[in-house]
Amino acid sequence: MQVEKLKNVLIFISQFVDFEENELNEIQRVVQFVHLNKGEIFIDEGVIANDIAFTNKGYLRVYYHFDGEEITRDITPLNTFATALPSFVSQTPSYEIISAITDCELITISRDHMDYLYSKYPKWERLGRRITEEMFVESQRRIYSFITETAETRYKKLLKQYPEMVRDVPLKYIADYLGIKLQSLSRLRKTIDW
Amino acid sequence: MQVEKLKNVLIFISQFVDFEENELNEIQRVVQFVHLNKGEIFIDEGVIANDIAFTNKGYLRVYYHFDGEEITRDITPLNTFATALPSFVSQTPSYEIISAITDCELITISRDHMDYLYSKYPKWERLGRRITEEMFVESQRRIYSFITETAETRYKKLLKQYPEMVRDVPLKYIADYLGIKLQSLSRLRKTIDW
DNA sequence: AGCATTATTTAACAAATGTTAAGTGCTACT
DNA sequence: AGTAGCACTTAACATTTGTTAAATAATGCT
Repeated sequence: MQVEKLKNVLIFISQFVDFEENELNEIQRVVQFVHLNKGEIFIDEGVIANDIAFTNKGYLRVYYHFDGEEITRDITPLNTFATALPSFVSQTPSYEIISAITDCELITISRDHMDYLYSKYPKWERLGRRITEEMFVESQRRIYSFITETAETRYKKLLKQYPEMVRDVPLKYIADYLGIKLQSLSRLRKTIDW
Repeated sequence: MQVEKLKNVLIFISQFVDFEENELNEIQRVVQFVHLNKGEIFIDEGVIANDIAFTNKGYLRVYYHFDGEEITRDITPLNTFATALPSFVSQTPSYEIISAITDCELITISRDHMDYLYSKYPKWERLGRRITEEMFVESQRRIYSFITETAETRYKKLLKQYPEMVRDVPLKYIADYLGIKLQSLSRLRKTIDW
């Protein structure tokens, strides 16, 4: 049906595995196109994460409640997969919340469909493993950055890697992502104008 | 052969998938038992990571060179899998180094054997995916801790979760793991005696 | 346009962590 | 036993980040 809309996700997937025509058709049958308005929630606290999303457009944030405040742990770049993984894999209520920072277009697959694809296509299992590996490696990179870099360096690198993200996402979320307070980020921004 | 030595890894694996007798036999055929003395290197900088290790005994650390210094990103608890994943998955020279903090007994599997098992047993692929998922979730937990917790809280939690690790591993590595300097950890330890 | 809400900045002071430079104590080796 | 090298601590001072409390700027709504 809406093959054009699947372009990005297919490009992404093809980094990891090559699917046959019929396998691609099967993927098209199970995906859903979801539009979220800014502020809408994709996965809510206390709910079992039933879908995994590919961000075709817009930014999601992953956060949870801590001391009565919202702490943003992650902002998903364009063209990546996102879900509340602890909930999704163990099918327990999610403590993480995922919501739309900007208007979003998502391509989602349900857990049931994932399981079906996992069982039917070893390749799909491989895809899941490869994507998770990449997410893990990226996550390790971030841990390195917390250990070795100052907040300023982390900010500069984020700015360099995802300039549009920094432009489109409120600074309070960026600050959380960097592990500092909004005011500290603001102060730090003053000293680096380019 | 040395079934007893495989006990822990088999227990670990059985959390994720159930293997048949013949599949378990196959695993036994491909694993190697490796002993590392304190300080010995498992995966060196510039070398392509060819093995993945399960830590049957002892602690490994994952570190890399940064500004001429060694920065420890990870200390592997007992009974977990470890490798220089970026190198292992992409078969490129590793910037990460893995070495033995204490004398270690490892159970290793080569990349070739992994690929063989991945191709032959969809279950193995699933195991790989499930383990990677868990590693990713754990990694995300750590990012949360960098964002929301003070170094003191991180230290207390580590102490609670892995008391033997904190006892057996030099504080300089613990400090790195926590993302602070050795001296800061030392100062912080003074204020919390229990 | 006017108003409310949210986003961002600013500043003064406090707290946490880093830096530098010592020190002490422990361990291993010969 | 002596010594070299770690492991860990201590302390003074520097830097970074947090906290609190404002002010200003931008945005969206009616």
